Amino acid sequence: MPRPKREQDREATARQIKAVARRLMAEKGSAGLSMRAIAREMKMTAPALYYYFASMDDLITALILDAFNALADQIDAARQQHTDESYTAQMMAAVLAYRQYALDHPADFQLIYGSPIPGYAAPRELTVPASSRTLIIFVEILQAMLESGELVLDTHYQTIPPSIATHIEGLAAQLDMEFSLAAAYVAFCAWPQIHGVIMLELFEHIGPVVGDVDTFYRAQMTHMFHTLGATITA
Amino acid sequence: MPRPKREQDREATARQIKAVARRLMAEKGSAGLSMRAIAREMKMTAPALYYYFASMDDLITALILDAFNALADQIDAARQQHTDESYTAQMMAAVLAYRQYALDHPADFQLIYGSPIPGYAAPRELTVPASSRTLIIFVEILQAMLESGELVLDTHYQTIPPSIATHIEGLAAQLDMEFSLAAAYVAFCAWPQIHGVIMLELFEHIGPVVGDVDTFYRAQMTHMFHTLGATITA
DNA sequence: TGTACATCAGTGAACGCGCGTTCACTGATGTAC
DNA sequence: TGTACATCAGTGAACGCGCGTTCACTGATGTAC
Repeated sequence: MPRPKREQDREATARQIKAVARRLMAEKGSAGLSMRAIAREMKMTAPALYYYFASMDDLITALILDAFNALADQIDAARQQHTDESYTAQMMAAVLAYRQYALDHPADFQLIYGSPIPGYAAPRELTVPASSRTLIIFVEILQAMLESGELVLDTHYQTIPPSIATHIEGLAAQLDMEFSLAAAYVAFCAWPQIHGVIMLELFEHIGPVVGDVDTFYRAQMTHMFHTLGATITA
Repeated sequence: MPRPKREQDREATARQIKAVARRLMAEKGSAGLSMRAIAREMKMTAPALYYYFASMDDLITALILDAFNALADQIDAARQQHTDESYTAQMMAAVLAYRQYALDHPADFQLIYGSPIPGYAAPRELTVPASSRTLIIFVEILQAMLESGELVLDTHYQTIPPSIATHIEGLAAQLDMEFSLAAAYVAFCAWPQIHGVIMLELFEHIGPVVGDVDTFYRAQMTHMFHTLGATITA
């Protein structure tokens, strides 16, 4: 049985509202978003939007969840494309996809990883699981690299500070997941290195300094794999 | 001859305006800043502020320049405190100071390194030199580490991608500075690693995941020094 | 030292704007019998 | 198949708010003679 037409329209309009919101964010920054501006752009009146989102905060929350999921989807898709290659290749693909998402959707990326929006507080019970997806993918790939022997951790990554180790174990228990301490720790060490370049690139701090950011990012990631202890064949 | 009293008052008030602005930013986010709110807080009328700053954009520019300089000052001061120790110790002190500034002045740090403020565009001829100061300090310390033999670059940091090398040489010529290509490149590779942890910490993405961010940052920086090729004695 | 005048720091009213949200309403769409 | 009714999607006016900036003004402070 096909879903009722009305319900489909409803969802289509909701999607369209979010799309317009994203476009406006891209143009005027995440903090420049407004219900009235969206309505204007959609040739509706502002109150009509309240039929789809109970408040501006609700709309922002929806945008944030979408962004986290789109990022994780894109990274996962990139990894899937390399399943017939080494795990290291998958990791590289994932890491490039992370940056590509940030470059393709700067507004969404800022929304989730940039300065928080002034009056808005995200409901953590929704955002935390969504945001974890990306990190979990990295942990999984690194775990596979470790198990396959593609990655033999450099000695100084082998001793994990105790306070951090216990915290990670707590996380694993809480998420009810099976991942090795080493894989998680090395993922958490890699993440800021990936993220740092991208943040500096997005806000135009690193571009003026290195020039060719594309090459720089690739080089930086290769350095990182080396320093973790991976054997890179490419 | 002492400067006229009026001029001193004038500067004191300007400083006070900036201080209030910083406090408000800390409370409501960089995008939540407003002339009227500052005036209210200072028990003045809003138009009075225009006697000190020609527009809101001018005020923001002043805040940005102050923040860049305060960050560089704090890093430089931290380094100076360790001039009787190794350059590696100076580098560690500098790197810890970078984070400490971000934690102590999150609003200022966001102002310079976070999402840009919607309607505002910084005058690059002012901000670029101010922002460069910090980076130059890192380059200088790393250069000293290289020259003293405290840092012997790991092989894969020794081949610099050509497009980046030429860009860095262009920078050196433009700034009329004498620094080695290797020192600059390794500084630019270190920067995102330093910066990444802090951004993730500031926006509360890494804390939930590693727990003890203090220890994590220290460990991460030690890892970084190791992987660059430094011999760490502490 | 006294006086006339210029500058300065600040006020209060006003302009025109955009904002999130509520409310009572209307016409179209879907549903039950 | 027709009709009565409920729900839905959207409108337009309004509320109360805060914003950056301008303008004409006032009283205090400093300066020149």
